[in-house]
Order: sequence, then C-alpha cells, then structure tokens
Amino acid sequence: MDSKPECRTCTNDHCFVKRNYEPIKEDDFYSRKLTLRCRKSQQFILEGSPVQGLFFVYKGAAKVTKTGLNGKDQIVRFATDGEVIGHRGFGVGQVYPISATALDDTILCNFSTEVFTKMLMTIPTLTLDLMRFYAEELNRSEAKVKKFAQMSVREKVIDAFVLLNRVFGHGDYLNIVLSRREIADLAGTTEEQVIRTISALKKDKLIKAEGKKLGILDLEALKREIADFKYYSI
DNA sequence: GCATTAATTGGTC
DNA sequence: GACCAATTAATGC
Repeated sequence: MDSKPECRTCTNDHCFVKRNYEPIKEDDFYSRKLTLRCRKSQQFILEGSPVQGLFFVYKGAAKVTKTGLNGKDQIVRFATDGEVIGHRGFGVGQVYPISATALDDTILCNFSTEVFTKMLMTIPTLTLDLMRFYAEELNRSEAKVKKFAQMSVREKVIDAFVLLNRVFGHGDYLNIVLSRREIADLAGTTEEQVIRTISALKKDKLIKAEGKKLGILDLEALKREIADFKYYSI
C-alpha cells in the first residue's frame, strides 16, 4: 500500500493543501505532516480533547459528530478523500468541539497547529480557501437548524439519504455502510424511527437494500418530497 | 457454538 | 414521536 502520502504526488486535487501546493525553500511544511492510519470504527478525534492540529482525509471516510445533552450523537458532516477535519479547534490552546471516527479503513494526514499556521501565513490562497470553507459551513449549519425544526421524521430521513447519495452515491449502492443508529444520528431522530421509515421507503420503491448495503432507487422522487425545504441539505 | 451487538417490532406515555 | 422492553438476526471470538 502507499507507504506515506506525499502532497507532491497526491491526487486529491480538491484538498486545500494540494490545491495550493507551493514548495517553500525555507521550510518544507509538507515533510512535517504526520500520517495516521485508522481502522473502521476507530475514533481519532475526541470531543473535548486538546487540539493536535488538523486532519485531512487522504483515503477513506470519516464522520464528524457532536454529543448532545442526553449523550446522543449528532452527525455534523462526513469527510472523504481530500477533506478537512478538526479545523474548528484552530484557536489558541483549544479543545476540539467535535469527535471524528473512521467509517472505513482510512488514511489521514495530520498537520500540527504550528506548521499549519505557518502555512496559512505563507500561502494566501490556502487561507482564502479555508475561509470560504468556514463561511460555507456556517451557511449549512444555519440551514440545518431550520430543517430540524420544521421537517417531519420521514422528511428528515429522506434528506439524510439525499445527502448520503451525494457524498457516497457512486453506482447502484451507497459506497458506505452505516448502522441504523448512525443514520438516526445523521437525520436527527431515533433508531426506531429510521428503521420504520426505511421499510416504508422500501415499500414505496424509493430505496433498496442488499444485505447491509443501501441504494437509492428514485432520487428525483425523494428530492420532490423535500422540495419545500429547498435549503442546502447539510 | 456461544456471546455480544445490531435490527426489528410492539407497546406506553 | 420519543423511550422502553422483548424478540430475532447478525457477527465476533
């Protein structure tokens, strides 16, 4: 397998770092990143723990979660190849506001806060990219508040599937296997409701299942059902 | 095979 | 629509 991911040869061209790759003579940032390999279900960021820089998914997938009051997790977003995780802990001596867990065997690149800060000061386009990302994320989270307040359970589950299709929907089945609990954490409801909604959606021929794999049958019909909520879904 | 975890179903508030 | 309990299916060791 790839022994150590190098930014120079990396093919994740929507990764902020790769996209703004700029070898600097005085300090080779790229050689100072660490590589972390996670097995499926392995947690690599724990909410409330001290920040240890930020991560980029090199290969694989991860979920980013936040714990609610009653100890229930909410999936905030997913990150796949080339995407950042842990960027919000990017302040002074802070703790991470989220947890992150690998959904598959995943390889991560990790930049220390110190190194990444230097990079931001050296490469303006990298800073700009990150800023845009923060802004977008804020928009999405505001849209989500509205959504959670107004959608029915069925709509929330459908919305979750539309999102999953966008992130993991290459081919017949979703490119990821999530437990019912995880889908509930994503949709913002309970496991039981997800189970019931899934079987209803199967009966309606909107989605299909093969073992643990789930697939979308009629994306347009699903979108139509949540068309009234035309915000940005997650 | 046994034991733990996940999925499902039914019932109550 | 959430929470709880009981049953069944799936999976790990």
